Amino acid sequence: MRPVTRKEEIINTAAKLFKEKGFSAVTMRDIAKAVGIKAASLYNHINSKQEILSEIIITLAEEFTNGIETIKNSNKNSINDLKNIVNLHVDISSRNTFGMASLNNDWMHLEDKLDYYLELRKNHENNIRLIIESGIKNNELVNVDADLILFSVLSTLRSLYIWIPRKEELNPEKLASNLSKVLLNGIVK
Amino acid sequence: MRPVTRKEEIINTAAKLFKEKGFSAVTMRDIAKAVGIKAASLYNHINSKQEILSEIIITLAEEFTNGIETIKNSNKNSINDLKNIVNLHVDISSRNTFGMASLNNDWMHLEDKLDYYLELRKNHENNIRLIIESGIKNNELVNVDADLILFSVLSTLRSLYIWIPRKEELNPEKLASNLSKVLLNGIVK
DNA sequence: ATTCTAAACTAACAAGTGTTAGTTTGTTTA
DNA sequence: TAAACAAACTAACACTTGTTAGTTTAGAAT
Repeated sequence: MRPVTRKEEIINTAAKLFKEKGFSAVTMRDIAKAVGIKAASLYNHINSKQEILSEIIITLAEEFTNGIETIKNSNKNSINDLKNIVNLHVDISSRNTFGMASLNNDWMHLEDKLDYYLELRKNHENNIRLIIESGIKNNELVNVDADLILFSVLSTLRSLYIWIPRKEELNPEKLASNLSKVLLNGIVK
Repeated sequence: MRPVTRKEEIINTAAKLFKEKGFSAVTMRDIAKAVGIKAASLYNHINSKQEILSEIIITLAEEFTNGIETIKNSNKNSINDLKNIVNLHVDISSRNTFGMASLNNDWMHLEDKLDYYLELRKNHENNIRLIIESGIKNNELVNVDADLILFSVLSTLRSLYIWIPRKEELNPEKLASNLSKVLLNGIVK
């Protein structure tokens, strides 16, 4: 996450502020001050406030798309696929706790890239739903409405960015494995 | 949720807009237009934009506090308590899908009421954690880090406001019962 | 030494922000 | 009928917003 260009530094700083207050409540002057320059100087590196948001969100959304594609092509059983989906979300979220806040809460402020983002998100959800449905069909998963399972699992995975920073002692691998256990097998003994 | 006073109508309308774009991106002129009056006229009914947000969030937070208090005093086993917690969240969320968005995403823009809100939220989380910990101690729940279980369950419950409007056919009771099943017993057959 | 370039700066803009003051309107109460 | 009131209005305010234009600075390349 260490920035190598000034542009990356601006985007990372912005993402941090966006997580704290949301995209709309953060001004270009806020971002500039956090970087240590004047607002107008930001425009030597980025084209607009919008562009910062797009870079944050679309980069992450495409990372999810790539990850889910790999899982789809691995052709294991549905339970293994779901474990890999948990791994994917834990991995990306733990490396991007700031950006994930924008992806979850500020996607509606994407303008040019809104439709593209919505398409990526829809595809992601559909891919997971298909895995769940095949799991139900193969008797690997309980016969509950696939959408309900999708909702339950994905809600937890989408909130990881909030919880990971609170438990710094836990490493991502351990978290992913425990989380898989809880999501797949439940919590009743 | 049908408004009986003009003030309630304004708050409900605002909550709807806040869900779509977030508190900071909604202007008083947006709210006024949606109500059908001019921005200045809003101030005959409310004192500030802040006050609208506070009313939305604090009302809901106190409703959760009351609900969890009832559950605490019911003195059943931890599994029954958890089912009641699911019921509580489904009930409040399905009756307030707009306001729950503000509670989840715009609480940081509370000013005067921020500390109070944070206290209510902390107490809510602590109460659920205690129930989970007692369940682990009594061998009713699996021996996984209580915080991880808390996180997993609460993430799903906090996202209900997003999903409920998508599945209008499902009634709250059925949803709560299926959700309890998935959260408590998992999804693996 | 000179030119080029990246990246900072100051100053300003037009538009939009929450909010206040004072006024008008139409309905209810005395 | 007159007075009171709730709730709308117009007009304006001081401030903040994202962004542009033009300038300065300092290091790298020629």
